[in-house]
Amino acid sequence: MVEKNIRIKDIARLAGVSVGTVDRVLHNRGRVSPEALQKVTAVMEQIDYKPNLLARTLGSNKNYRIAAILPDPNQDPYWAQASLGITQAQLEWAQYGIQVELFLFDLLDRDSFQKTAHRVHLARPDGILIAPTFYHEALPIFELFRETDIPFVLFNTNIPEAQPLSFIGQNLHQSGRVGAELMNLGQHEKGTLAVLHIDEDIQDSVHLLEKERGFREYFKEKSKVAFDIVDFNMNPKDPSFEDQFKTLLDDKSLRGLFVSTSKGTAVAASIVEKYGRQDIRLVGYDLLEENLRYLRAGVIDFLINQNPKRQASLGISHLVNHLMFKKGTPSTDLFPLEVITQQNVESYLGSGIH
Amino acid sequence: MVEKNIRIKDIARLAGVSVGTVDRVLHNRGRVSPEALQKVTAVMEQIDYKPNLLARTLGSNKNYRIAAILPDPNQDPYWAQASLGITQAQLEWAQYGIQVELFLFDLLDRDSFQKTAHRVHLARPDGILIAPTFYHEALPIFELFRETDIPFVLFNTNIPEAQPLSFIGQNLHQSGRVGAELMNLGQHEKGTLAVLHIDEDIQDSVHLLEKERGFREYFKEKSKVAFDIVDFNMNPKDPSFEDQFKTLLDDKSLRGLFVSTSKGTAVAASIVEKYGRQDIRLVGYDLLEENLRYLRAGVIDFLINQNPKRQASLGISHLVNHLMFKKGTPSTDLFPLEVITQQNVESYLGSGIH
DNA sequence: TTTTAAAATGTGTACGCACACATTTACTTT
DNA sequence: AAAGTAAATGTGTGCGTACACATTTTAAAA
Repeated sequence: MVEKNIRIKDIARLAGVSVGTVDRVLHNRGRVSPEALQKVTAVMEQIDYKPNLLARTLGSNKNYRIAAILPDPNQDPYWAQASLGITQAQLEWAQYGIQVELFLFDLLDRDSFQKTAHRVHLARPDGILIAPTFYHEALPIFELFRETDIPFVLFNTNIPEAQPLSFIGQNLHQSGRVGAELMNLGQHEKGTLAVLHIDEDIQDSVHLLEKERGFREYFKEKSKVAFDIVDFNMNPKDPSFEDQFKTLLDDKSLRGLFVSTSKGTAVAASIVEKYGRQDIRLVGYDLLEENLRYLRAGVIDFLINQNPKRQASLGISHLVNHLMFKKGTPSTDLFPLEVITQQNVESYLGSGIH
Repeated sequence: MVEKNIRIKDIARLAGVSVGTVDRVLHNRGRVSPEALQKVTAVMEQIDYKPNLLARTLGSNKNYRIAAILPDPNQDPYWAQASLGITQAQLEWAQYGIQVELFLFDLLDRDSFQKTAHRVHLARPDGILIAPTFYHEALPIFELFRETDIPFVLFNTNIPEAQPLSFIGQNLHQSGRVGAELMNLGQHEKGTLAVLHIDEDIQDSVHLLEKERGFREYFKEKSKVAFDIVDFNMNPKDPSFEDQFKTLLDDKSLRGLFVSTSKGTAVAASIVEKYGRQDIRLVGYDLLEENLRYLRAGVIDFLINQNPKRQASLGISHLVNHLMFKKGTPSTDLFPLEVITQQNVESYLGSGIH
């Protein structure tokens, strides 16, 4: 009735060799005669052997250490969410003897990034999850990882030259297009659309440019309304910040604001609320507490969810799959571009899994 | 450095008893003296014992059989997707000795539902995943399952009285509200909105009513535009179906169509495309192949993703967690109400995981 | 006290695999 | 032909848990 799973022992019996030989064949450990190899391979072709991952893991009995490198969660709620994903992964894998250690660097400090990465490298973990926000500093780091054969997974920021085990994140260009689509929806009067760069640090620039490119491209291709799309660089620490913003909002032809960072979204929303121009469309990023409040209040119209928490926890899972279960991992895992509105936001918050 | 995980053996040593006794305490098997119980409990309070799930599962070495009861995939692409989720789960869990068997019933036949459920019950599986589309017929079935202590998980359709291990699905009322929001977005001229019931069978009615209620509620609460919301019941098998539909589309005041089933969405889209009224908003459900085509072509404006595939596969996972890993499962797992547009649709299709 | 039964506790094996190590085989070299 | 060496193959143990079963302890009955 219930057909038993095939074990190594069964293969050995069928092939007329010992389990040791089968093991060597399965793992290409060498030290197998051509004849034995042939016999085992023949059996393997006949039957569908699926190794028992539980037994495999239990048998090898290794304690893996995984290092996660990301910006300090205290500096930015976006990274705080990512850090929650790491915590979640820690709990999930602790009982399998997998240690996940967090290494933080200063979001604004290239040097700190570099130092942290080197520190991790010296600790020689079995796998690394890293958010390589500083492009130029990251390249030599990857070189190090590769030299010492430490598998690493990128998340949030893609650097194709890095040749990582896998990249987890979103298609930023397409993300910009989604932002544009949400901005364009139902707009019928021509006017100005502002793309805001709020409190952006150098390392965001690649991110931002990609999104912005997508945003503009969409309007070139799709929109029936002729919009002026203008860029604004603003720094909340600048004393004139609010005045600048107010001038922008006073423009009666302003139709919408697109902010491509999660933190920037919250800042923009606070000013828009303060000066009460709720008629203009505001499209931003991520389910930060603050953003949720503004979304519910109708200040923010749409959020695009980047899901840093799940990006982080899935990154660890990929490393575990690679190290422990010897499973293949997808080379890129692009997250869906989730559109969050007033009406569906609660459904996203309810479940921790999705 | 790497602190080793605590094993049963360690607890036994610390408590001064044997592993057998610890095992009996851990699993409340009885046959333990009050003193021994006390000693073990004392140790357990001190340390944080996390059983090794791998070893537990390997050790118990049980072959579980799980039955999945759902409508025939050939009758409806929605259920075809759900069935894909089952197939995926079959592959995922096969190597752990878990057998997932599919039991299909006729989507239109209450009797078939009942018979299939009874057949499953006679087979006495260790767990059951069921889409209880027929409310009245389902109640006595659940009674049977409970009597024989077979844990069961509901998906797609919720029946709170069933007291299942867990329910997986969406909040239909809120789903209707999301549909309404998408319908309302950027509409500025008053007119008619049609709620279409296409090819609906009796068992969809609860589903539909919930969504429709949410849909209407939203407009009552939120919309600034005064819409007439009208219901239409149509059957594609009816010879006059297309004429009826055409009459509807000829109404120049028609602003939008809301179709609450996945199959109905495809049918509606085909007619809308044929008669070329692409100016009206079309909001429907699910990423069926056909719907995707119409979405990309701009006939469908928004799809709400119910993700039947993931609902099904997660349902099996919950049962496995319960049976095999003795892990707790959430009593309800409400899926996010995913909004799919032309611009983000590809990002949803790319990854199989999400 | 001895017998008997029940309760409590301990021991051993299996789960399927990995891996170290022992043993056997095949082939050179002297 | 004997010895030596490397390659090939087999055996055994451990991973942490579950569970059956053997053994010991305790308490009651004869």
